[in-house]
Amino acid sequence: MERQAVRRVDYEKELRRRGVRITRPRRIILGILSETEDHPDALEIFRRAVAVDSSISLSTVYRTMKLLGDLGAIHRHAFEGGPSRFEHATGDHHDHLIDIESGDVIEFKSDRIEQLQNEIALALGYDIVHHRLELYGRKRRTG
Amino acid sequence: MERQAVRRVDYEKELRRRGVRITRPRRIILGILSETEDHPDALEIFRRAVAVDSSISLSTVYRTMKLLGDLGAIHRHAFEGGPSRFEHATGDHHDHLIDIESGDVIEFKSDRIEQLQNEIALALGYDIVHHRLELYGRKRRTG
DNA sequence: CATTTCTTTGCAACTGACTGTCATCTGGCG
DNA sequence: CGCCAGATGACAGTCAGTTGCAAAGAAATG
Repeated sequence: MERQAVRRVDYEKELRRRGVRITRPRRIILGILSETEDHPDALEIFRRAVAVDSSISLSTVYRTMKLLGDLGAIHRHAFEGGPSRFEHATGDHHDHLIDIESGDVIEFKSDRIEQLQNEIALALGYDIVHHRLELYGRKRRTG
Repeated sequence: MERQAVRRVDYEKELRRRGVRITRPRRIILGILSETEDHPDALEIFRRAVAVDSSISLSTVYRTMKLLGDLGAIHRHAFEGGPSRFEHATGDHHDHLIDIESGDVIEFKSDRIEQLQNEIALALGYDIVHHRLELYGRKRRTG
């Protein structure tokens, strides 16, 4: 918790350095993002923000997510059949496995797959700008 | 062209066998899908359908795409930042590379990647129901 | 064929997830 | 502190798709 508070402050300082005004709604949203380990959507972030300050509007949440996304401070994921979900951008890239029963998201990373993707793009005459790899599955029942 | 016509008729017979009524709008939409090699969206299919019969409505296109998708006769792809795009379902699975400049879609297949995905899911205790792998890139300039 | 039954259609109204407009408010520099 | 460009809340608009409904049309049956 102490850690998270420190991380949030750093987050703010970095954004301020990049010319972003740290307003009350933004500070609250940044706090929510830095303290969560899940992948909430805009409405969920709005609900959590309203619990801190009831005057925050949903538009501001959407606007802030767009701003932070453009700055690369967060990542937006449009998983199948639902609204965009967000996570704060950490240094390392990863892909996602989505539990189709609970909606839970598990992060994973495969250098082998990344490498194969590059080989495929190369063979097709393309440079990859970014990619999307999502596995949709259900928990195996070990009965 | 002869081939395509034959394929379309088979398509209809198979759907009829599965209890789907072959109406005039559906026949036209099936014709469009079986004759195209690209990945049109609903509006584009609607435009092509209207050229054949101006009384067809966009709702019917959406409803038909939903029906055919549920039956597995077509595949729906929600590529980034655009409406769903469709292709008729052929036997073999493939993934997509999207040209971010033109929107063109190139299909590719990698058994190695599929296998790695399964290994990852296995390690995480999941069974993959389906996945989404999309590479977004731009043509390499061979200058 | 004609009849009947049940489905599908076109249209228009509606929805969810955003995005844009605008009058008011406010961070943060000077 | 005072100023003011940029941010906010309220709300209208957009986009892609869905839904309710009366009329039209498949196809099973007589």
